[in-house]
Amino acid sequence: MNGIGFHSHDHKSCIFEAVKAAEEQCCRQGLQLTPVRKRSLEILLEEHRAMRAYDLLDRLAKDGFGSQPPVAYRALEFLTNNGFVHKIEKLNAFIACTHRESGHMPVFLICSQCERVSEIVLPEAEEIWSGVETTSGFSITTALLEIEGVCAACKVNTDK
Amino acid sequence: MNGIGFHSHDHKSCIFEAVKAAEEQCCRQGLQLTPVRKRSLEILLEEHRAMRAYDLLDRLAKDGFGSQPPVAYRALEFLTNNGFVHKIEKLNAFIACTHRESGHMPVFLICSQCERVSEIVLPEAEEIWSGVETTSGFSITTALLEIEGVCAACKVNTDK
DNA sequence: CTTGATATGTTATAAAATAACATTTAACAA
DNA sequence: TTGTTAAATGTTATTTTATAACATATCAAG
Repeated sequence: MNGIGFHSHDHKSCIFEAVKAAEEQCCRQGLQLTPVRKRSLEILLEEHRAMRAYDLLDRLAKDGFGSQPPVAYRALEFLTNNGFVHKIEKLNAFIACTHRESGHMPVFLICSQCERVSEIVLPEAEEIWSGVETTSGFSITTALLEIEGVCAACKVNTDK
Repeated sequence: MNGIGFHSHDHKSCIFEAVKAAEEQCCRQGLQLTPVRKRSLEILLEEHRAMRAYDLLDRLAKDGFGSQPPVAYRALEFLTNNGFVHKIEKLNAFIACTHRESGHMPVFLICSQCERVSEIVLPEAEEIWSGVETTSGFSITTALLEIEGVCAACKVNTDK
């Protein structure tokens, strides 16, 4: 157990489970979790933080994959399109999804001190979205919710 | 009156009022709404859409201001820091604030067909944020909420 | 075995943003 | 008045982020 994210968890098994789940989902949906794509997902899961595309690219290149930008961007496109990875727009960075179970609109807490990003689920938010749809006549396809601030751990540190 | 945004309004007076309000706020807070900054705000208000930094830069250059990227980015930094303009992260674009009255966390509806962006206020959302703070111990400084979809007007058009 | 769709790799370039530094301006103290 | 400082503007150069365009490879279906 270690303190990645904003709370502790068994990181190795979390990676293993997530990759297995991705493989199964791809199998069911006829998607190809090719070597680059799988490795990209693994790297993002291992890092367990928001990674920039070029940092992922470096890692992929070291693992013997192509070394040019499209290699990373294409893998990321596949993974984000299929919900395995999310893009954090505020950081121009990508993070592995940690809430595969829910057909959620993801919400991210971004700590500006430690730069860690935590994905949470807010069922209340879903209600708000549907309220917006009925009152405004706007049909929602995706909702991006990025909350920036200071996480509990960093608050403790700065209080000292 | 015309149909900019997702609903009609008197656009000229809206610009005039917004600039006047910005001048007053700057005066009160000891901020300098210099010529480039004021002109940038005017352009964004006139356009009434999310503009990219380089498009704003072109307009500023034509008006006799500097023609290099920092000119636009610095004006935008001032305007966003002080709440006169918001950045739409999904579009890498900037839009004039249309809800100066509220000390709001802004919410944007982005139509993927007509590319128009509408700023709304969701008081319910504010409650959710404070809920997040108490349950997670995370102190929020800013919340970014960008909703993408199809606006009412475009839905009518595509239904035809 | 060839056709078509998908995926991978490359080079080249576009788009978005910032660093670093010189010059200007205005407020203010000496 | 002059000198000093802080803020703002301007420039060149560079970094960071992302995509276009095209060649090659892989593999299942006809």
